[in-house]
Amino acid sequence: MDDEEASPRPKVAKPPATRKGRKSAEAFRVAAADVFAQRGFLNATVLDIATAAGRSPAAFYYHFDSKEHILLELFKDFTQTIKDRAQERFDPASSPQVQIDQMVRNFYQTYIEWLPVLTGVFQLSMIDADFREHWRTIRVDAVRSIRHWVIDAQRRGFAADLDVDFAASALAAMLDGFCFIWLAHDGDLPAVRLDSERAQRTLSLLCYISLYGAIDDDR
Amino acid sequence: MDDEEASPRPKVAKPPATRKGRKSAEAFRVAAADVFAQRGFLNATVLDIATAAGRSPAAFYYHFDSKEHILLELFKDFTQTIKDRAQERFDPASSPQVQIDQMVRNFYQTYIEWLPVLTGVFQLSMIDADFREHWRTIRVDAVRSIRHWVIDAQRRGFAADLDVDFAASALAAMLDGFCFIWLAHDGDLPAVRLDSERAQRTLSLLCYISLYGAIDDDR
Amino acid sequence: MDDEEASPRPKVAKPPATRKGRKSAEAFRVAAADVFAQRGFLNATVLDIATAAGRSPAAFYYHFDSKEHILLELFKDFTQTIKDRAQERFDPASSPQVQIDQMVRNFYQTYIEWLPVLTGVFQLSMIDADFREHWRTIRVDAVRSIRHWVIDAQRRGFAADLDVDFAASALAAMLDGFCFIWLAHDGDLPAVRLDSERAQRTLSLLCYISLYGAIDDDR
Amino acid sequence: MDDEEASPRPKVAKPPATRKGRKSAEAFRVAAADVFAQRGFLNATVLDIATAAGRSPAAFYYHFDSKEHILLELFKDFTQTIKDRAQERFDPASSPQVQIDQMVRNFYQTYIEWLPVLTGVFQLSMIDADFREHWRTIRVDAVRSIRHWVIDAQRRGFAADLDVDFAASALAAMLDGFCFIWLAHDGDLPAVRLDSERAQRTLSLLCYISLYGAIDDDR
DNA sequence: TATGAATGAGATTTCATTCAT
DNA sequence: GATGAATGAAATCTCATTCAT
Repeated sequence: MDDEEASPRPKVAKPPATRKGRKSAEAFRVAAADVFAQRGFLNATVLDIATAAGRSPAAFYYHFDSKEHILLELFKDFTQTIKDRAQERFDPASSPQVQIDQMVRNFYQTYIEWLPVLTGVFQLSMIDADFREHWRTIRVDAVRSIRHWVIDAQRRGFAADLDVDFAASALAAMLDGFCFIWLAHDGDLPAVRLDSERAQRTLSLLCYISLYGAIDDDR
Repeated sequence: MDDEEASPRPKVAKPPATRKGRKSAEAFRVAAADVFAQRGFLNATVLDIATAAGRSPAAFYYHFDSKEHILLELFKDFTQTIKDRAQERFDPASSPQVQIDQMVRNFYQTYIEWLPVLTGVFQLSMIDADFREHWRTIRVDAVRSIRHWVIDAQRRGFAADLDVDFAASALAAMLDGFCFIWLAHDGDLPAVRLDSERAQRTLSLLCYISLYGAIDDDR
Repeated sequence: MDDEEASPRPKVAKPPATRKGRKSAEAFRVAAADVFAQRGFLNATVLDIATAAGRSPAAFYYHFDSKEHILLELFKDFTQTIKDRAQERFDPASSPQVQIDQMVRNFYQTYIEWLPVLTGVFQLSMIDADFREHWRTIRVDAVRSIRHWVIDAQRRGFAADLDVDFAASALAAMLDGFCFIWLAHDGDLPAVRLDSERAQRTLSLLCYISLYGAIDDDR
Repeated sequence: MDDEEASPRPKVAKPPATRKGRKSAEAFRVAAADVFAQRGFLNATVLDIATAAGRSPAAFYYHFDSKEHILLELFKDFTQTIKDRAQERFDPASSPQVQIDQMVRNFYQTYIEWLPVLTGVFQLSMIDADFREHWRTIRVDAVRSIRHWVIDAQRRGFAADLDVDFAASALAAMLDGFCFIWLAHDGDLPAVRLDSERAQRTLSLLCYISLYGAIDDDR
C-alpha cells in the first residue's frame, strides 16, 4: 500500500466542459475581480468571492485551486490582452512625442481596465515571492518600452546625463505609481479631484520633457 | 477599497514608567522594524516580533495595543524625524536645481533609513482605511514640496503646460515608486544592480529637466 | 522582504514550563488515549480530544503539532517503557519454557496497558508511511526476541526445519494478532469470552511446543 | 471502539440491466480493488476509483451506494469464492499434517489473491462496526477449521493442555497476521525478503508441531 | 446510463489577543 | 512588568454525495 505522499492526487486545471461550467467559471472570475477591487486581494476570502458569484465555496474549489490561482488566471488574461494590444497600437512613423503620448494613454487606460487584477497582483507580491516575480514581469514590459525612448532620445543628442536603466525605471514608476494612487486610491491631495484628461496630458508631458527638454546651463 | 472595522478601542498607550519598561518597549520597537523588514508587515506575527525582541507575546501587549499600533508608533517617530529635518536642510538661497537635488537625495536617504516603517505602513494601507490615510500624509509632504517646485518653475516661465497638482503627484510617485522597487525589492531589470549615486543623480535630473527643460516646438 | 516559504516559522516542541502546563499536556495525553481507544485513531478528531480534555482545540495546538504528533509522543512513552522493562524482566538462568512464558505474559500485559497507543499506531500505519515504520519498530523488538528462542531451540537440536526469520515473524504475528483481536476487539468466536489466564497459558504453550515439540514437565 | 451511524439507507442495489451497465459495474469493481490495494481503503476516494475506472464519480453512485458498499460487494464475491473452494479442496482421507499443510497453503494463496478486499475490510473494520462484524466472519471460518484440527489432535492424545478456542484463534491470528505483514506490507525484518515457499512451509510446520509435538516423517 | 457541476458538512490550523499568576 | 497558557473566531480546503441534463 502506497501513501498519499507517495502519489499525491494530481490536480489538473481542466477548462470547463459545458456551457454551465463556463458560465460559472466566468461568474467566479467576475466576482473575484469585483471583490478584489472592493476589499483588496489580501482582505478577500474565498467565501466573499463565492457569495459574490452566487455559488458555494466548494464550487469555487471545483473551478480553481485557490484564491491565488484565480488571481493568476485573471493575470494571465491580462498579459494576453497586453500582448495582443502591443502589436496594434504601435505607430513607428510618428514623432517621439506622439509615441510617448500614445503609450502613456495606453498605459493609463489599461490600468483603469485591469485595476482589480493589477492591484491584486501587487498586493500579493508583497507576501508571495512568486507573485513578486509576476509583478516584475508586468513592470518590465513598461520599463523596456521606456528604455527605448531614453535610448532614442540619447541618440538624438538629448538626455545624455541620464542613466538609461534608472531613468526608464523611474519613469515607469511614475506612471505606475500615479495610476495606483489616483485610480486605485483617491489621489494624494485632499482637495483635488481626478481629471483624467489633464492627468494623462501631464504624465505624457513629464515623460517627454524629461527626455527631450534641455538643461538651461545659464541658471 | 473600503473597510469595515468600526469598534472603538478604549485602550490608551501609557508611556513606560521604569527604566526596565522603557528598555523593553524599545526592544520591541527595534524588533518590530526588523521583522517588518524581513517578512513584511502583513506576514509578520506578534509572535515573530516578540521572539525577535527576546520577550513574550503577552509582554508585547503590555506595551502596545496591537500589531497595528506599534507600526503607528514607529510611524510617529518617522514623521517627527521628518519634521525636524525639514527645517534643517532647506537652503532657500540655492538654485532650483540644487534644491531639487538636495530634496531628492534627502528623500532617498530617508527612504533607506525608514524602510521597514514605510513599507509597513504601505502594506497596511492596502487593508486598513486608517493607514491609507497615514500613508497619504507621508506622501502629501513630498507632494507639497514638489508642488512648490512646479509653481516656482511656472513663475519663471517654464512648465506652463503642466497641471500643478498632477505633476507634483506624478514626480512624487516617481521618487516613491523608484525607491520602493529598488530599495525594498530588487529593482525591475534582472541584470541591473543598484548604483545609489547614479540612481539619485538620475532621479534628480529627471525632476529638474521635466520642470525646466523646454519643449522643442519644431518637432 | 523575504517570504513565508523562505523562512518557515520553526515550530519547536518545547516541554511545558509550569505546573499548569504540565497538567494540561498530561490531560491531553490522557484524553487522546481515551478517545483513540473509544473511536479509534482514524475516527478521532482534534475537537474530540480537546473536548475530552476539557480544553479548546487551539490549546491542543499549543501543546502538540497535530493528532499524529500526540500519538507519536504517546508512542515514545511506550517505547521508553518497553526499553526500561526489557532489562528488568530477563532471567537468563531459567529454562526456555519459563523464559518464553514470561515473555509472552509480559507481551500480553503490555498490550493491555498500552492498547490505545498500539492500536492508534497500527491504524495510522495503514495510511502513513512514517507510522508504518514506527509500527515495524514495535514489532521488530518482539520478532528479534522470538528469533533468539528459535535459534536457541535449533542449537538444542529442535525445530530444525523452521526458517528462523519466518518462524519468529509468525509467532510474533500470533501474539500480536491474538492480543489485537481479543483485547482491542471482542475476539473471534461469538460465544467465547476472554479468560486471560487461559489465553496467556495457551499462547505460551503454543510458542514453546512449536519450537520444542513437547512440554517439558520437569522444568 | 464504538460507532455512531444509525440512519437507515433505503437504497437497494439493483443489478445492471444492460450489457453496458454490467461492463461498467465490473470496471468499477476492478478499479476499486486496484485503488484499495494501492492507497488503502481509507485513503482511497471515490474520485480515485472513478478515475481508475475511466468513469465519473457520479457514475459510481449509479452502480453503488457508497464507497463502503462496493467494498461490501467485493467482500461478498470473496465469501462466495471461499465457500465454493472449501468443499473442493478437502481430502478427509489424508493425514492431519497433510490436511494442515493444504489448508495453510490454501489460506496463503487466497490471501494473495484477495489482498485488496481483505485489507480493505480490515481497514474499515477499524472504523465501522458493521465491517468489524464482516471481518469477524472472515476470520471465524479460518478459526473454526483450525478448531477442528485442535480437537482432532486432542482426540489423538496430543495438545491436551491447550484451550481449544484460544489455540484456534491464536493459530488463525498467526496465519492472518503473517500474511498481512508479508503480503500487504514488506514484512518485519529489514534485511529479509519473502520466500513464499519457505514461508508457507514454516507456517504449516508451526501449526502442525504446535498441535502434534513433532513432525511425523513417515507420513 | 452517464456526466459535469454543485454542495453541505466537517476537519485542520493559525493568530491576535486575553488571563491568571 | 512579564509570562505560560488558553481561547474565539476565522479561513482554507476536502470529500462523499446529489442534481440537472
